[in-house]
Amino acid sequence: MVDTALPLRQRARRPTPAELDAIPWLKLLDGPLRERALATLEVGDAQPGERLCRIGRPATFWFGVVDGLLKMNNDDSLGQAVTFTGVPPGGWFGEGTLLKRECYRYNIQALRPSIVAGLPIDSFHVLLDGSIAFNRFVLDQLNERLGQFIAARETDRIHDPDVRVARNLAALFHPTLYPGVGSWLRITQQELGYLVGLSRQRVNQALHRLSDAKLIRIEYGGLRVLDLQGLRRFGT
DNA sequence: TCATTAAATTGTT
DNA sequence: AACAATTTAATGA
Repeated sequence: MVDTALPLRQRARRPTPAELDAIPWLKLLDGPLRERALATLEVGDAQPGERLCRIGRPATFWFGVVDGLLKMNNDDSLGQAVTFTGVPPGGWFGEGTLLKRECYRYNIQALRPSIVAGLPIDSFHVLLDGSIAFNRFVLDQLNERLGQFIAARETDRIHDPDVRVARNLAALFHPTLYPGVGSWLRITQQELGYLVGLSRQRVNQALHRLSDAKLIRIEYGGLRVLDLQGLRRFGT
């Protein structure tokens, strides 16, 4: 397993226009603040299994997913590994840690080859200080994530694998947290298995149940959500 | 552009 | 876990 303490520093690129387009909050900025963001944004590639940040490291970046899929989990060196959530394109995380200027409290690792953007902590605070719209974005982000974690606590108590898959999928399609995810989510059944904590076979079985219920459509290399509300309610 | 091959992903036991 | 079937991606004419 590759451990890169400062992945974006070492292999940083300038973001391409297409990559910038995948950063939702950039559209909220203009003038000098936008210039500041553009000047300090970095992007880098992450390979599957690669850790972007680890528990205990000083928080230096606000991270966002441009393409690919990441997962957020606790430390697996002691006890059971618990995946908190997956982070699809358009998702940004670490703002709570940056606000308090603390160390990361979770690991982030890539589930498949991904493109990750990073905004340095200094720029993050400059944007917070100067832009109401940016504050609003971060506030919504925090609020929605809080709700998601509360929902995740309930989901973890559920032992029915079909329901767990449905709830996790609904979380991945969250429109506020992950505006980059359309109705089409590119995730393999293997990746979903890692995320939910089930075998690929069981995920396959669950997906077919959800497909039979007309909630999703299974496609090669991913799936399409037909009924997000139905996914949230599935099994209740 | 098309045919062939390799790789990835899904479906099933 | 293993295997077959299917889809996509890569290659070269």
